[in-house]
Amino acid sequence: MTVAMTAAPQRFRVQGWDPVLIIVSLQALHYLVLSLVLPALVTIFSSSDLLQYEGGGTSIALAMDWRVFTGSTVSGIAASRKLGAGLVSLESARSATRGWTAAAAAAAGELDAASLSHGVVRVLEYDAFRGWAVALGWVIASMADIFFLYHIVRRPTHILDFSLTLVFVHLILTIYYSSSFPTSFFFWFVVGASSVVQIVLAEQLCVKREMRDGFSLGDVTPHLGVEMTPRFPDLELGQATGHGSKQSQSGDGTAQTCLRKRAWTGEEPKASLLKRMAGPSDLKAGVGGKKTADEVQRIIFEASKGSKYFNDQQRRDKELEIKVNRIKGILASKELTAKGDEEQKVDAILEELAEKRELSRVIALIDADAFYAACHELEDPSLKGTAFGVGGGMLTTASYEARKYGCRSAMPLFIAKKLCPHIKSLKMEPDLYVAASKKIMVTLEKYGPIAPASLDEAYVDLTDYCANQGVTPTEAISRLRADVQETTGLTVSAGVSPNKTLSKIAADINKPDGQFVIDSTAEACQAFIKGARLRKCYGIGRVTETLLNGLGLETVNDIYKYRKRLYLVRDHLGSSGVFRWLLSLYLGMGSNRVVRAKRGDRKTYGVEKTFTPTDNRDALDDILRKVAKSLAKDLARSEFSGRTITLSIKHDTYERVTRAFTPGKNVWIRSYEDICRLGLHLLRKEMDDRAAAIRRGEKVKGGKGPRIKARLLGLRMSNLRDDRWVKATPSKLPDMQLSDSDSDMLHESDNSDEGEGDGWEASKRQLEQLAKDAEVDPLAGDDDWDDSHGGASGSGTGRWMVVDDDDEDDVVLSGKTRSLVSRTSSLPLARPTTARRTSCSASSGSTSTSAKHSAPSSSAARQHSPTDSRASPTASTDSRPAMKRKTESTASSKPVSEFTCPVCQKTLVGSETAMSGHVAQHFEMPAKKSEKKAPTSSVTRKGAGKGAKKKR
DNA sequence: GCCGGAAGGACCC
DNA sequence: CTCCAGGGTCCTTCCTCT
Repeated sequence: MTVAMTAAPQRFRVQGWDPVLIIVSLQALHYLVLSLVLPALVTIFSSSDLLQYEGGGTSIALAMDWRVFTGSTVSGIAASRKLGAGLVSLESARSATRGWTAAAAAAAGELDAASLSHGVVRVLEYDAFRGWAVALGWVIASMADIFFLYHIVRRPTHILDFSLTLVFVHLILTIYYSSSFPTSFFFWFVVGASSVVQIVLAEQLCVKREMRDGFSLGDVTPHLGVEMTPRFPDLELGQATGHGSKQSQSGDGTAQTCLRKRAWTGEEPKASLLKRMAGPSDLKAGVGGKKTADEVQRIIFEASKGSKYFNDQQRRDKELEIKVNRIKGILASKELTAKGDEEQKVDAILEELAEKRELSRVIALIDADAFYAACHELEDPSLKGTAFGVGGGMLTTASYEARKYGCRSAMPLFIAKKLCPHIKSLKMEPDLYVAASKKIMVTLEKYGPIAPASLDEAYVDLTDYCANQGVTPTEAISRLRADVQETTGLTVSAGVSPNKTLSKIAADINKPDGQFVIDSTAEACQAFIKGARLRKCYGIGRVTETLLNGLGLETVNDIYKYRKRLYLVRDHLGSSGVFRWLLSLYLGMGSNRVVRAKRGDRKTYGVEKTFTPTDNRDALDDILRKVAKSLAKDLARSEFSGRTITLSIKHDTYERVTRAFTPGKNVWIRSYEDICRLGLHLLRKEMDDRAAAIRRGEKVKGGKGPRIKARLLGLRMSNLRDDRWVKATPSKLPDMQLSDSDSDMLHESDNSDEGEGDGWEASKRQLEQLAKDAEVDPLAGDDDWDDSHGGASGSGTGRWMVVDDDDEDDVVLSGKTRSLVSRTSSLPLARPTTARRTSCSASSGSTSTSAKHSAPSSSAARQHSPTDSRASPTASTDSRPAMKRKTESTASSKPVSEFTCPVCQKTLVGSETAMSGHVAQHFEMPAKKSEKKAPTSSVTRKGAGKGAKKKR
C-alpha cells in the first residue's frame, strides 16, 4: 500500500468537487475490498461445512449482515421472506437468534431438506471463528479506505466527514439488509474502532501531504466577498463548490450531527485571518485609542485584501486551521481512551517541577520604550508628541502618538498611512540606536550582571545590588530607571521578578515608563502569571497560541484548567518539551541566569534583500551579487568564515525556499568571489531544478511559471569559524586553512587540557539537553527556552549588536571556553566515502571544527588524521597533494587560478572554493541506507530529567 | 545510535 | 502610483535520483 501510495501520481486534483460522487465511490470501493477479502478470510477461518450451506464464502451476507459479527450465522425475518413456508416454520422453531443464513443459501440454490436440517444442527454449534474473520475483513477494508480517502478526498478537513458517512451508510444498508438494528457490541466496537483509526491515519497522511506539496488552493475562490459578514455561524449555503471550514467543535457527537453541523460558508473571512492580517503585534490594540481595535483590524484588512501578501496569509491561515483541526481530532480520539487519571499525573509533574522553583534572585528586564522612536526624539525634540514611524516601507517602530491610531512596528508604511494619514516616516539611523544602546547598557551594568537581549532590551541581575545597598527590588529598579533616564534621556520600562520569564511579561504591564515588581514568593509568581494571556509569554507566537486556543486555552491559568487535554495531546504540541514547558509556565517558573552573549556565540551571518518582484535572470543575478558583497563585507568586518552557504528565495507568492551548500568539511568560505560564485550557483541550480520539476509535473513553490519570480534574495553563512581565533593560533594559512601544522597544534593542545574541557562541556551540553523539558539545569538552574532567550538570541539585531563587534581578544579567549555543539568523543572511523570526499576536498588536517567555540576539538583532529591515512589510496594520494599545492599558491597569490580536477581531468578556472566544490561533486554521498527511527524522546528526556533533578 | 546536511517552521525584536 | 523587512536562534524531519 505504501508503495502504491508513493508511486501514485500526484496530479489528481479535486476539480469538480462532488461529495455525492465521492461518497458513492468510497462506498463502492469499500465493499469491493470487503468482497475480495472476506471470502478468503472466511474460507480460511470458518468451518467450510457451514459455509457451504450459507452460499459459501462469497455470500453477500458476509458483508452486509451485521449479525455475522456475532459469530453465529442467523437469519431472521430477512431470510424467512425469501424462503419457502416450510423453512420458515423450521426457522421459527429455532430461537430467533440462532440458525443460519438461509437467504444466501437459497440464493445459491443448492438446498435440500436433508442438508438443511443437517446444517441447522451444525450451526447450532456456533462458529466461533466466523465473527473474528468477518471483523478482520472489516478492519482490512477500513484500512484500505485510508488509501482511498487519501487519494480521493485529499483534504484533511473532510476526511472525518467522509469516513463517518461511509459508516453511516453502511449502517443504513445493514439495517435494511438484515431488517434489524445492530445490537452486537462486537459489531459496534469493530466498526467504531476501525473508523477512529482510519480517520486519524488518513488525516495525518493528508496533512502530511499538504504540508509537503504545499496547498492547492486552486479550488478556493481567490476573492473574498466584500461584505463578508463574519457572523453567520451555522448557515447552510447548500454545499455547492464552496470550501467548508470546520465549524463543529470536537465533541459534537454522532455522525449525523457532524455531517449536519458542517457549514459550507467558504466565503467568510475568518476571525483568525482578520487577526493574522493585523500583524504580529496586535495585542492590546487599544493604547490610548483614537481608533478601536476593531476599526484598526478592518482598515488593515481592507488595505490588504486582494494583494499577493493577502493570499499568502490566507494560505497560511488554512494550513494553520488544518493543524488545529488535526490536534482537535487527536484530542477527541484520545479522550475516548482516556483513563481518567491524567489530571493526577499532571499534578504529579507539577509538583515535581515546583520543587525546583528558584526564588533567590532578583531579575529585571529593562525595555526601552519605543526605542528607535525615542532615539529620534532625542535628536529632534520637535518630534515629541507627533505621530511618526521609523523605517521606510516597513515600520520598525511607531511613536506612541502613532500607536494611538493603531500603527505598530512591523507594519508597512502604506497601511500605517491609512490608519494615520499624517504619520511621518523617518529613515533608520542605526548608529544612533547603537550609541544609545551602549549608553543604556553601560548604565545598567552599574546594577549587576547584564544580558542584552537586543538593542533596547536587557536583563539585569539585581540580587547583589539589593543586598549590598540594602534596598528592596522596587527601590532598586526605581533607581535604575531614573538613572537611565538621567544619563540617556530615554525612558525605560521594567519588570522585576525571580526569573526572566516573569520579568519579561511584567515589563509589559506598565509599559511606557513604568515598572512592575513581583514578590519573590511562589504564590506571587503564580498569581501573577495566571491571568496572563498565552500570547504574552515569550515563546508563544501566533501559531502556538492558535493551537492552544483550539484546545480551549486562552490564559496561562487555562494550562491548569485544561491540563488533561494538554496531557492527552502532549506529543503533538510541536517540539518535544512544550508540554512541560507550559506547565512550568503555569507555575511561573523560568530561568534566572543572566549571562552576556559572547562574540563566539554568533551562529550565522546573513543578508537578504527585498525588491520589486522580477523573473529576469540578470536582474536576479545582479541583486544576488550585491547581497553577496554585503555579506562578504560583514564577514570580513567581523572576521568570520563559514562552511555552508544558504541561498534563500522568497517567491512572488511569498513562499520561501532555502537552498544550501557545504563545499567540504574544511573549506572555509569568506571571500566575496566565493560567496558570489556559490550563491549564483545555488540560484542557477534552483532555477534549473525548479524548471525540471515543473516539467515533471510536480508541485513547486512560487506559482506555476517556469521561471523563478522572486521578491527577495538572501545569503546566509553558517557553520562559522572565528578567524580571530584562527589567527591567534599559530597557523600558516589563516585564510584557506589547509595547513597540517594546524592539526598538529590542535591535536597537542586538546589532548592535554582542552580535551578534558571539551568532554566536560560536551557532557554538560547533553545534560542540559536532556534536562530541557524538565526545566532544570543540572548545573546552574536554567532551562531550555529561556536559555535561548537570555543567551544566544541575544545576538538580536544582528550587525548592530553591541556584543558583536569591537570586542577585544580576551572575549575571544573566553569564547572558547564555551563549547557549542556536542562534539562527542572521537568518532574513529568515518565512512569510506566521506573520508574520500573529505580528503579530496582539500582537507588535510583539521582546523575544521568551529574553532570559534572552543575546544579545537579533539575529536575533529582525531577524526581526520586516521581517516586520511586510511583513505582509499587512489583518491587521497592522487588528489590531495595536487589540491593542496594548488590551493596554497592560490591562497597566497590571487583569488582565481587554473586547476585540473584530479578526478575528471577537466581544467577549471576558479577559486579554491569552487575547485573543492567541483571535486567534491564527483563523490556520491554515502550509499548507506539510513533507517530512521523515531525514538520516543519524551521517555528518555523524562528519565534524564528525573535523574538530573535527583542529582540536584 | 549518532552525526550531519538540507529544508522548513516558529519565534523574537 | 508605488502595495508587507531583515536580522537572528532553535527545533524538527527527512535522508538520493531519472
